[in-house]
Amino acid sequence: MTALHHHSHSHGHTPEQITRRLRRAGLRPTRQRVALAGLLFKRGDRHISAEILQEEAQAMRVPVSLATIYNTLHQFTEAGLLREVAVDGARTYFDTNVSDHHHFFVEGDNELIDIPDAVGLTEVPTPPEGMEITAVEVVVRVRRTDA
Amino acid sequence: MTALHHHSHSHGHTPEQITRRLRRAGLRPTRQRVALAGLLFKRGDRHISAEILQEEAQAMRVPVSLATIYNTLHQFTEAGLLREVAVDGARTYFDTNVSDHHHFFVEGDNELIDIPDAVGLTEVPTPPEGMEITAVEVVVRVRRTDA
DNA sequence: ATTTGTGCAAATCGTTTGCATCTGA
DNA sequence: TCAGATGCAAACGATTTGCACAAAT
Repeated sequence: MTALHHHSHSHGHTPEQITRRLRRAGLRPTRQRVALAGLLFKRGDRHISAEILQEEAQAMRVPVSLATIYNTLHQFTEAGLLREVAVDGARTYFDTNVSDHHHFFVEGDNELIDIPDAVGLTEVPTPPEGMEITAVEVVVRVRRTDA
Repeated sequence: MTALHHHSHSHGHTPEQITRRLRRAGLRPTRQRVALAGLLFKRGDRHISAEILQEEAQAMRVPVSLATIYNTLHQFTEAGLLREVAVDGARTYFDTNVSDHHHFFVEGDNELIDIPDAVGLTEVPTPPEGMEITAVEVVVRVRRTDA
Protein backbone atom coordinates (compact mmCIF):
# COMPACT_ATOMS: atom_id res chain seq x y z
CA MET A 1 0.00 0.00 0.00
CA THR A 2 1.45 3.29 -1.07
CA ALA A 3 0.85 6.83 0.06
CA LEU A 4 -1.70 7.03 -2.71
CA HIS A 5 -4.29 4.95 -1.01
CA HIS A 6 -4.24 6.76 2.26
CA HIS A 7 -7.88 7.59 2.59
CA SER A 8 -9.58 4.94 0.55
CA HIS A 9 -12.96 5.05 2.21
CA SER A 10 -11.92 5.98 5.66
CA HIS A 11 -14.85 8.41 5.58
CA GLY A 12 -17.63 7.15 3.37
CA HIS A 13 -19.89 9.41 1.40
CA THR A 14 -23.45 9.37 2.54
CA PRO A 15 -24.94 12.83 3.01
CA GLU A 16 -24.78 12.35 6.76
CA GLN A 17 -21.13 11.39 6.74
CA ILE A 18 -20.29 14.30 4.49
CA THR A 19 -22.21 16.63 6.74
CA ARG A 20 -20.28 15.44 9.74
CA ARG A 21 -17.02 15.77 7.91
CA LEU A 22 -17.75 19.34 6.91
CA ARG A 23 -18.75 20.25 10.41
CA ARG A 24 -15.57 18.73 11.74
CA ALA A 25 -13.71 21.00 9.31
CA GLY A 26 -15.56 24.00 10.65
CA LEU A 27 -17.70 24.46 7.55
CA ARG A 28 -21.44 24.78 7.52
CA PRO A 29 -22.91 21.85 5.64
CA THR A 30 -24.89 23.82 3.12
CA ARG A 31 -26.78 22.29 0.25
CA GLN A 32 -24.01 23.24 -2.19
CA ARG A 33 -21.08 22.22 -0.07
CA VAL A 34 -22.54 18.83 0.70
CA ALA A 35 -23.27 18.26 -2.97
CA LEU A 36 -19.80 19.34 -4.07
CA ALA A 37 -18.08 17.32 -1.39
CA GLY A 38 -20.11 14.34 -2.51
CA LEU A 39 -18.91 14.76 -6.07
CA LEU A 40 -15.32 15.41 -5.07
CA PHE A 41 -14.86 12.56 -2.66
CA LYS A 42 -17.18 9.89 -3.98
CA ARG A 43 -14.64 8.50 -6.39
CA GLY A 44 -11.01 7.94 -5.47
CA ASP A 45 -8.22 10.41 -5.99
CA ARG A 46 -9.12 13.06 -8.49
CA HIS A 47 -7.62 16.17 -10.06
CA ILE A 48 -10.42 18.52 -10.72
CA SER A 49 -10.82 22.02 -12.05
CA ALA A 50 -13.55 24.49 -11.19
CA GLU A 51 -15.06 24.14 -14.61
CA ILE A 52 -15.23 20.34 -14.51
CA LEU A 53 -16.71 20.37 -11.05
CA GLN A 54 -19.45 22.70 -12.20
CA GLU A 55 -20.24 20.46 -15.15
CA GLU A 56 -20.51 17.48 -12.85
CA ALA A 57 -22.74 19.40 -10.49
CA GLN A 58 -25.07 20.37 -13.29
CA ALA A 59 -25.13 16.82 -14.55
CA MET A 60 -26.25 15.77 -11.08
CA ARG A 61 -28.97 18.43 -11.26
CA VAL A 62 -27.35 20.46 -8.49
CA PRO A 63 -26.84 23.84 -10.06
CA VAL A 64 -24.11 25.77 -8.28
CA SER A 65 -22.74 29.09 -9.41
CA LEU A 66 -19.13 29.30 -10.48
CA ALA A 67 -18.45 31.80 -7.71
CA THR A 68 -19.59 29.26 -5.16
CA ILE A 69 -17.55 26.54 -6.81
CA TYR A 70 -14.45 28.66 -6.39
CA ASN A 71 -15.34 29.65 -2.85
CA THR A 72 -15.91 26.04 -1.93
CA LEU A 73 -12.73 24.74 -3.54
CA HIS A 74 -10.68 27.30 -1.66
CA GLN A 75 -12.43 26.70 1.63
CA PHE A 76 -11.95 22.97 1.28
CA THR A 77 -8.31 23.60 0.54
CA GLU A 78 -7.86 25.73 3.64
CA ALA A 79 -9.63 23.07 5.65
CA GLY A 80 -7.15 20.50 4.40
CA LEU A 81 -9.71 18.52 2.44
CA LEU A 82 -8.12 19.42 -0.88
CA ARG A 83 -4.71 20.30 -2.15
CA GLU A 84 -4.19 22.97 -4.75
CA VAL A 85 -1.88 22.06 -7.59
CA ALA A 86 -0.59 24.86 -9.79
CA VAL A 87 1.25 23.35 -12.68
CA ASP A 88 -0.39 24.71 -15.76
CA GLY A 89 -0.15 28.41 -16.42
CA ALA A 90 -3.88 28.56 -17.07
CA ARG A 91 -6.20 26.35 -15.06
CA THR A 92 -5.84 25.51 -11.36
CA TYR A 93 -6.32 21.94 -10.25
CA PHE A 94 -7.50 20.66 -6.93
CA ASP A 95 -6.33 17.25 -5.80
CA THR A 96 -8.56 15.17 -3.56
CA ASN A 97 -5.43 13.34 -2.46
CA VAL A 98 -3.90 15.57 0.19
CA SER A 99 -1.07 13.21 1.05
CA ASP A 100 2.51 13.85 0.12
CA HIS A 101 2.92 12.87 -3.51
CA HIS A 102 3.81 14.22 -6.91
CA HIS A 103 2.39 14.39 -10.42
CA PHE A 104 2.74 13.67 -14.05
CA PHE A 105 1.40 16.47 -16.19
CA VAL A 106 0.26 15.33 -19.61
CA GLU A 107 0.97 18.12 -22.06
CA GLY A 108 -1.68 18.53 -24.67
CA ASP A 109 -4.31 16.83 -22.57
CA ASN A 110 -3.55 19.14 -19.67
CA GLU A 111 -4.25 16.27 -17.38
CA LEU A 112 -2.72 15.45 -14.02
CA ILE A 113 -1.82 11.93 -12.95
CA ASP A 114 -0.53 10.92 -9.54
CA ILE A 115 2.95 9.48 -9.55
CA PRO A 116 2.32 6.05 -8.06
CA ASP A 117 5.67 5.75 -6.30
CA ALA A 118 7.03 7.83 -3.50
CA VAL A 119 9.51 10.03 -5.26
CA GLY A 120 11.95 11.99 -3.18
CA LEU A 121 14.83 14.32 -3.76
CA THR A 122 18.42 13.20 -3.60
CA GLU A 123 19.04 16.16 -1.40
CA VAL A 124 16.61 18.70 0.02
CA PRO A 125 17.99 22.08 -0.93
CA THR A 126 18.81 24.59 1.75
CA PRO A 127 16.50 27.56 1.39
CA PRO A 128 17.93 31.07 1.14
CA GLU A 129 18.61 33.07 4.31
CA GLY A 130 15.50 33.92 6.24
CA MET A 131 13.24 31.53 4.38
CA GLU A 132 11.63 28.26 5.22
CA ILE A 133 10.32 25.53 3.00
CA THR A 134 6.56 25.24 2.81
CA ALA A 135 6.30 22.56 0.15
CA VAL A 136 8.26 20.59 -2.38
CA GLU A 137 6.56 19.97 -5.68
CA VAL A 138 7.79 17.64 -8.34
CA VAL A 139 6.11 17.72 -11.72
CA VAL A 140 7.15 15.29 -14.39
CA ARG A 141 5.95 16.59 -17.71
CA VAL A 142 5.02 13.89 -20.18
CA ARG A 143 3.46 13.72 -23.60
CA ARG A 144 1.82 10.99 -25.60
CA THR A 145 4.27 9.13 -27.75
CA ASP A 146 3.08 9.76 -31.29
CA ALA A 147 2.41 6.13 -32.13
CA MET B 1 31.35 25.30 -11.03
CA THR B 2 27.76 24.28 -10.97
CA ALA B 3 25.18 23.95 -13.69
CA LEU B 4 24.18 27.49 -12.89
CA HIS B 5 27.16 29.09 -14.47
CA HIS B 6 26.93 27.31 -17.76
CA HIS B 7 26.85 30.27 -20.09
CA SER B 8 28.55 32.96 -18.14
CA HIS B 9 29.53 35.21 -21.03
CA SER B 10 30.09 32.64 -23.64
CA HIS B 11 28.25 35.04 -25.97
CA GLY B 12 28.79 38.64 -24.98
CA HIS B 13 26.20 41.31 -25.51
CA THR B 14 27.20 43.94 -28.01
CA PRO B 15 24.50 44.66 -30.58
CA GLU B 16 26.56 42.85 -33.20
CA GLN B 17 26.96 39.76 -31.09
CA ILE B 18 23.28 39.75 -30.26
CA THR B 19 22.44 40.16 -33.91
CA ARG B 20 24.58 37.17 -34.82
CA ARG B 21 23.09 35.15 -32.05
CA LEU B 22 19.55 35.87 -33.21
CA ARG B 23 20.40 35.02 -36.77
CA ARG B 24 21.94 31.76 -35.66
CA ALA B 25 18.64 31.04 -33.92
CA GLY B 26 16.78 31.71 -37.15
CA LEU B 27 15.28 34.97 -35.96
CA ARG B 28 15.42 38.24 -37.84
CA PRO B 29 17.37 40.71 -35.77
CA THR B 30 14.76 43.43 -35.58
CA ARG B 31 15.14 46.55 -33.52
CA GLN B 32 12.86 45.20 -30.81
CA ARG B 33 14.32 41.71 -30.64
CA VAL B 34 17.86 43.02 -30.39
CA ALA B 35 16.85 45.41 -27.63
CA LEU B 36 14.96 42.75 -25.69
CA ALA B 37 17.72 40.20 -26.06
CA GLY B 38 20.13 42.83 -24.79
CA LEU B 39 18.03 43.37 -21.70
CA LEU B 40 17.44 39.69 -21.11
CA PHE B 41 20.98 38.46 -21.46
CA LYS B 42 23.07 41.38 -20.31
CA ARG B 43 22.90 40.42 -16.68
CA GLY B 44 23.33 36.87 -15.48
CA ASP B 45 20.55 34.39 -14.89
CA ARG B 46 17.20 36.03 -14.56
CA HIS B 47 13.56 35.12 -14.08
CA ILE B 48 11.55 37.65 -15.92
CA SER B 49 7.89 38.25 -16.65
CA ALA B 50 6.44 39.99 -19.68
CA GLU B 51 5.41 42.94 -17.59
CA ILE B 52 8.84 43.45 -16.04
CA LEU B 53 10.53 43.15 -19.38
CA GLN B 54 8.31 45.83 -20.79
CA GLU B 55 9.09 48.13 -17.89
CA GLU B 56 12.79 47.65 -18.43
CA ALA B 57 12.42 48.30 -22.13
CA GLN B 58 10.60 51.54 -21.47
CA ALA B 59 13.21 52.56 -18.93
CA MET B 60 15.80 52.06 -21.65
CA ARG B 61 13.71 54.23 -23.95
CA VAL B 62 12.95 51.33 -26.24
CA PRO B 63 9.19 51.24 -26.32
CA VAL B 64 7.94 47.80 -27.29
CA SER B 65 4.31 46.78 -27.29
CA LEU B 66 3.20 44.07 -24.92
CA ALA B 67 2.12 41.93 -27.86
CA THR B 68 5.64 42.02 -29.20
CA ILE B 69 7.07 41.26 -25.78
CA TYR B 70 4.99 38.12 -25.64
CA ASN B 71 5.79 37.16 -29.21
CA THR B 72 9.47 37.62 -28.56
CA LEU B 73 9.51 35.71 -25.29
CA HIS B 74 7.81 32.76 -26.95
CA GLN B 75 10.03 32.86 -30.01
CA PHE B 76 13.12 32.97 -27.84
CA THR B 77 11.78 30.05 -25.88
CA GLU B 78 11.20 28.00 -29.03
CA ALA B 79 14.68 28.92 -30.17
CA GLY B 80 16.08 27.57 -26.92
CA LEU B 81 17.29 30.95 -25.70
CA LEU B 82 14.82 30.99 -22.82
CA ARG B 83 13.06 28.47 -20.68
CA GLU B 84 9.46 28.93 -19.65
CA VAL B 85 8.71 28.31 -16.00
CA ALA B 86 5.09 27.90 -14.99
CA VAL B 87 4.89 27.76 -11.25
CA ASP B 88 2.54 30.49 -10.26
CA GLY B 89 -1.07 30.21 -11.32
CA ALA B 90 -1.00 33.78 -12.55
CA ARG B 91 2.15 35.10 -14.18
CA THR B 92 4.47 33.17 -16.47
CA TYR B 93 8.21 33.46 -15.93
CA PHE B 94 10.96 33.10 -18.46
CA ASP B 95 14.33 31.92 -17.25
CA THR B 96 17.46 33.05 -19.06
CA ASN B 97 19.19 30.00 -17.64
CA VAL B 98 18.19 27.19 -19.97
CA SER B 99 20.32 24.56 -18.29
CA ASP B 100 18.88 21.75 -16.22
CA HIS B 101 18.10 23.17 -12.82
CA HIS B 102 15.27 23.81 -10.39
CA HIS B 103 13.72 26.65 -8.43
CA PHE B 104 12.68 28.08 -5.16
CA PHE B 105 9.43 29.94 -5.40
CA VAL B 106 9.04 32.64 -2.77
CA GLU B 107 5.39 32.84 -1.84
CA GLY B 108 4.19 36.33 -1.22
CA ASP B 109 6.95 37.87 -3.27
CA ASN B 110 6.10 35.64 -6.20
CA GLU B 111 9.78 35.50 -6.97
CA LEU B 112 11.80 32.69 -8.48
CA ILE B 113 15.29 31.80 -7.31
CA ASP B 114 17.55 29.21 -8.87
CA ILE B 115 18.39 26.32 -6.62
CA PRO B 116 22.16 26.55 -6.48
CA ASP B 117 22.82 22.84 -6.17
CA ALA B 118 22.09 20.12 -8.64
CA VAL B 119 19.04 18.51 -7.14
CA GLY B 120 17.92 15.21 -8.55
CA LEU B 121 15.24 12.67 -7.88
CA THR B 122 15.90 9.54 -5.86
CA GLU B 123 14.20 7.68 -8.63
CA VAL B 124 12.89 8.91 -11.95
CA PRO B 125 9.31 7.72 -12.14
CA THR B 126 8.23 5.49 -14.98
CA PRO B 127 5.71 7.39 -17.10
CA PRO B 128 2.33 5.84 -17.88
CA GLU B 129 1.92 3.60 -20.94
CA GLY B 130 2.44 5.40 -24.21
CA MET B 131 3.97 8.48 -22.70
CA GLU B 132 7.43 9.89 -22.57
CA ILE B 133 9.01 12.35 -20.20
CA THR B 134 9.64 15.80 -21.62
CA ALA B 135 10.82 17.51 -18.46
CA VAL B 136 11.18 17.15 -14.73
CA GLU B 137 10.44 20.22 -12.69
CA VAL B 138 11.13 20.61 -9.03
CA VAL B 139 9.75 23.63 -7.25
CA VAL B 140 10.55 24.19 -3.61
CA ARG B 141 8.06 26.64 -2.22
CA VAL B 142 9.45 28.86 0.48
CA ARG B 143 8.27 31.83 2.47
CA ARG B 144 9.99 34.48 4.49
CA THR B 145 10.37 33.52 8.09
CA ASP B 146 8.39 36.11 9.99
CA ALA B 147 11.29 37.54 11.92
C1' DA C 1 8.92 43.07 -53.89
C1' DT C 2 7.95 39.87 -50.64
C1' DT C 3 8.04 38.11 -46.40
C1' DT C 4 7.98 38.80 -41.66
C1' DG C 5 7.38 41.64 -37.57
C1' DT C 6 5.01 45.30 -34.95
C1' DG C 7 1.44 47.96 -32.56
C1' DC C 8 -2.98 48.82 -31.32
C1' DA C 9 -7.25 47.70 -29.62
C1' DA C 10 -10.53 44.33 -28.96
C1' DA C 11 -11.25 39.66 -27.52
C1' DT C 12 -10.51 35.60 -24.49
C1' DC C 13 -10.00 32.87 -20.43
C1' DG C 14 -9.83 31.68 -15.78
C1' DT C 15 -10.76 33.70 -11.62
C1' DT C 16 -12.38 37.27 -8.27
C1' DT C 17 -15.39 40.73 -6.38
C1' DG C 18 -19.48 43.67 -4.94
C1' DC C 19 -23.61 43.35 -3.43
C1' DA C 20 -28.51 42.10 -2.94
C1' DT C 21 -30.83 38.08 -1.53
C1' DC C 22 -31.38 33.70 0.71
C1' DT C 23 -30.35 29.93 4.41
C1' DG C 24 -28.94 27.34 8.22
C1' DA C 25 -28.26 27.15 13.18
C1' DT D 1 -32.52 36.41 14.39
C1' DC D 2 -28.60 37.12 11.79
C1' DA D 3 -23.90 35.64 10.75
C1' DG D 4 -22.65 33.43 6.99
C1' DA D 5 -23.48 31.58 2.14
C1' DT D 6 -25.05 32.02 -2.57
C1' DG D 7 -25.83 33.88 -7.27
C1' DC D 8 -25.42 37.17 -10.57
C1' DA D 9 -23.11 40.20 -13.29
C1' DA D 10 -19.49 43.21 -13.62
C1' DA D 11 -14.53 43.66 -12.87
C1' DC D 12 -9.95 41.74 -13.36
C1' DG D 13 -5.24 40.52 -14.82
C1' DA D 14 -2.54 38.00 -17.83
C1' DT D 15 -2.25 36.60 -22.31
C1' DT D 16 -3.82 36.21 -27.25
C1' DT D 17 -5.65 37.65 -31.60
C1' DG D 18 -7.01 40.30 -35.92
C1' DC D 19 -5.58 43.31 -38.82
C1' DA D 20 -3.51 47.58 -40.88
C1' DC D 21 0.98 49.45 -41.14
C1' DA D 22 6.13 49.23 -41.04
C1' DA D 23 10.57 47.11 -41.49
C1' DA D 24 13.88 43.55 -42.98
C1' DT D 25 15.80 40.77 -46.67
